[in-house]
Amino acid sequence: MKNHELKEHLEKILRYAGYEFDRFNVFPSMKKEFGDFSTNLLFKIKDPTQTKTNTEKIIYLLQQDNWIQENFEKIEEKNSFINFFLKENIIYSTIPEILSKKHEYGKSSYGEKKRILVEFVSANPTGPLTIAHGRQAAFGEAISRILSFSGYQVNKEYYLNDCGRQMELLGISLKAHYLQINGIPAEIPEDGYHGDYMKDIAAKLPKGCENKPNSFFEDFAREEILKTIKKDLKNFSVHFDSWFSEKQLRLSGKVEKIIEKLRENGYVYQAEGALWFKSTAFGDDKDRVLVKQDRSYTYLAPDIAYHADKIQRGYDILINLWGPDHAGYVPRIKAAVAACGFSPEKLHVIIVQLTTLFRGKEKISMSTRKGQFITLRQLMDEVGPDATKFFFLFRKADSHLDFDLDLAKKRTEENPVYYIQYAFVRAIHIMMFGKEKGVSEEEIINANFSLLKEEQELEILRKLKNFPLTVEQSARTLEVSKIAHYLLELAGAFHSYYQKFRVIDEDREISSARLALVHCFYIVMHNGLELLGISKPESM
RNA sequence: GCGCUUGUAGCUCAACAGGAUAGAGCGCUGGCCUCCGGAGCCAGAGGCUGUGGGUUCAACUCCCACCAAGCGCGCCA
Repeated sequence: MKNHELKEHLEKILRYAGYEFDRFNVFPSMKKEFGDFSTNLLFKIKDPTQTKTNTEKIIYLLQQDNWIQENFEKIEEKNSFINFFLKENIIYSTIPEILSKKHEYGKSSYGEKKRILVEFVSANPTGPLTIAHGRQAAFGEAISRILSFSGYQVNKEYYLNDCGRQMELLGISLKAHYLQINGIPAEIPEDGYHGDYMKDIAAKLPKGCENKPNSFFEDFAREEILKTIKKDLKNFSVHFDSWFSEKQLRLSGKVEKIIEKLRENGYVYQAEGALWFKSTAFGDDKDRVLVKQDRSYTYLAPDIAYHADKIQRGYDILINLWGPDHAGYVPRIKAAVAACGFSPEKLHVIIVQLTTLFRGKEKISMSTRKGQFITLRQLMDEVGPDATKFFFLFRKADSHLDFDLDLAKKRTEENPVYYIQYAFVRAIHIMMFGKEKGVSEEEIINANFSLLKEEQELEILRKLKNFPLTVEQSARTLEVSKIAHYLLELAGAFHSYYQKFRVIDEDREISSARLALVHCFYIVMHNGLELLGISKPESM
């Protein structure tokens, strides 16, 4: 049973009895003495008298309901909350549910098959992915998996800014590097790309490219860097369904078309030799230039076309993950979506805050251009992909993250991710041990679950029951960290249980029931780790 | 100066649409290995939720002001 199921019933009962009420909550009880579910509905009943008799009347009303009687053994009022205590057989029904749904447990139709496009990373192919990209990558991949699990149709897309000034500069920089390593004097532009990776790329070029045009070097650099980016993403278990090229977009004529559309809608005007978008009509601070005096586009123009294109491709919801340096950009792109005649509500921009790296107390400052930065690659090599991912996902997206490299390295063994994975491994070993002892799957499925009466067992059961709710909350709020915290708690409950009780013992019946619980734990852990994109080791 | 984000235990973070006594991990102190893997468990210490007001039966959560940190405020991307 889920809490909104109970909530709907409560609403029905109250409405039928003629009560008026504000929106109330039904939530899993925070303590076992408060039962399985609690609600604050007594606070929300519109009753000017607020009498004790009224409370008693409502409790009585609920107690008389058939459905309530079927599912709950007790309802009580405490501190003006109403607590619901599930019947035993309902509590234990979670086990066969998990065992039969397996990797589908937690899946829902919450998203009603709506189509979502999640756009993230979208780093310029001018250098390796940084840790900022890494956090976005981890987040984008995980939120996509969660949304997909929650009944949305999700597509993950990388928007490739493969043209414009920065790409030109990249070509010029590579050429200079190339000339230098071939003993020809050349200067790398000050605002060009100076990183060591540029030297590596230059070294890959064949002899005799001295006289090739800048565009040749630009293409070569882009392809090489893209290769690296794709490889890093793959090693980080991040996968994109589509790569959308800005260059192709420009060639398609869609930019001109969208500007034409804006013109038709009356939101562009000519001034000071440039073409402006009237974004203030939709709440932006000032109007924005679309076409510069030199007739070239600003970044905004193709970006508007890109967003319009996404919506025209039939997506109901667009989710963009951006860095905080783009936060100020949100109002104008929302304005653009609105000006094109679409609902700006369709666009959700999640700002993924920066990660500040420390080595001990020392802050590591970074700059892409100077080639002075810690890459995602380095972080994965130093800390490991799973630990890196977990650090990123454990924190809410809009919170700043301080990441101490020394600490993460030094305490690798005590990192929460290992705590979680260790619990998972333990479950696998117990299951294997059970097999060795000849406990069949049959016995496990048909075990007498009501033998699980220990406090720790019920605690694990309660948590397992809440997994679907946690997933749904995560999908609703677009917060991945909830899953990470849930898994940590669940792992804790399991470790604690393991320490105190033997799963496989002389008593065959209890062993089977406990093995069923371990199986359920294993399944939920598996599903949770899968959602986060963290590996599921069988041994450590 | 203006805007956005953040501020919770020594450190890294929770607190599920405003709900009951603010919780975990690390670190610290003290215990636990005849037994399914001790990368674990148990117990303890540790808090004026940045500060000051306000709204509410109820505020970490909402509103206002202030303080601190980060990021923006280009015809850059």
